[in-house]
Amino acid sequence: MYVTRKADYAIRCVLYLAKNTGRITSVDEISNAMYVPKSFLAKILQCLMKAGIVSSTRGIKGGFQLAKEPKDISLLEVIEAIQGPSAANICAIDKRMCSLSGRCTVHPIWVKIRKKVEQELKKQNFAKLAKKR
Amino acid sequence: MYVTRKADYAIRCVLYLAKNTGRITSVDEISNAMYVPKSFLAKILQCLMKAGIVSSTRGIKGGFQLAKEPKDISLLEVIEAIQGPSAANICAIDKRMCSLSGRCTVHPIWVKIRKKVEQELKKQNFAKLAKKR
DNA sequence: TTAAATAGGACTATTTTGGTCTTATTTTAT
DNA sequence: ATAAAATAAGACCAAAATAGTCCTATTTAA
Ligand code: SF4
Ligand code: SF4
Repeated sequence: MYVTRKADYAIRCVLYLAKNTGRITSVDEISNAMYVPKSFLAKILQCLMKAGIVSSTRGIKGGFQLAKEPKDISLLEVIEAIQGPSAANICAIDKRMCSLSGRCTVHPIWVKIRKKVEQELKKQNFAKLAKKR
Repeated sequence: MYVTRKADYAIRCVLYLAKNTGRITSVDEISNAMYVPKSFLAKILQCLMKAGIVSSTRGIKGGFQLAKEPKDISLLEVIEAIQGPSAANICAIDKRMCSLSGRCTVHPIWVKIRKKVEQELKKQNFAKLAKKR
């Protein structure tokens, strides 16, 4: 589970939108508020669109909004929208990634850790995160 | 916390040595047994030397041994010997890595996750891992 | 003295990361 | 109608990290 800059930016972005619900927010505004390079953020928002996390409005006065309630968006969901599934070791994503996984005594540890981390990340939603200060 | 191939190989290697204590084991033997490219493994063993996890004997009939008892070598220790400190997000390694960390509501989550994962990895020692089947 | 082993450093190819840029399209306001 | 401001989509790129290899030197047992 390594969170790339891209995923971290996505989290910042969703967090900003969660703090500004009920209106349309432009890439430019998010970019400035959350210190994310604008054109990179535009790409990131396209990923979040595909994942159904945000919705967009085109044209002048256009921008983005959350597609769901903040409380229904988890940290895990946003990370996976950007990076796909991840884990501390490849065999915890898919045991077929390592031919040794069948007899490896370390393998179950990675699976267990993955489970625990994902549990924690699923618990964290953006209503919670936006409220905290 | 992403375990690279290099660190995974290191773990395999230490595990093999833990299963074969009391004698000197060559790179070639470990390489064949654990499916690690030989010349890469040689490099990895140099890292493990620096970290004080293994000791070497040069010359013909030379090779490697664990420098400590298997029960005193943790998974975390081996991973850090290869990769240095790691975490799910950069700010959990060093909060100065992100200028937002002071006011970021997500930051504490990464710190908490890191703590939990490292706790788990510290609990796992190579006596335990070598015994398991 | 030779063969087999580690020590160490230089080197390299590929993949991933972290972006940018350009062109097209949409929509509102004048 | 048209200009301005916004997203959409894809091509492109540089730098860093990853996953190694290779070569030379040194050590040491037989
Ligand atoms: S932990 Fe075991 S199964 Fe997982 S990648 Fe490493 S060797 Fe393979
Ligand atoms: S979680 Fe917050 S502090 Fe950590 S890197 Fe992301 S923005 Fe920075």
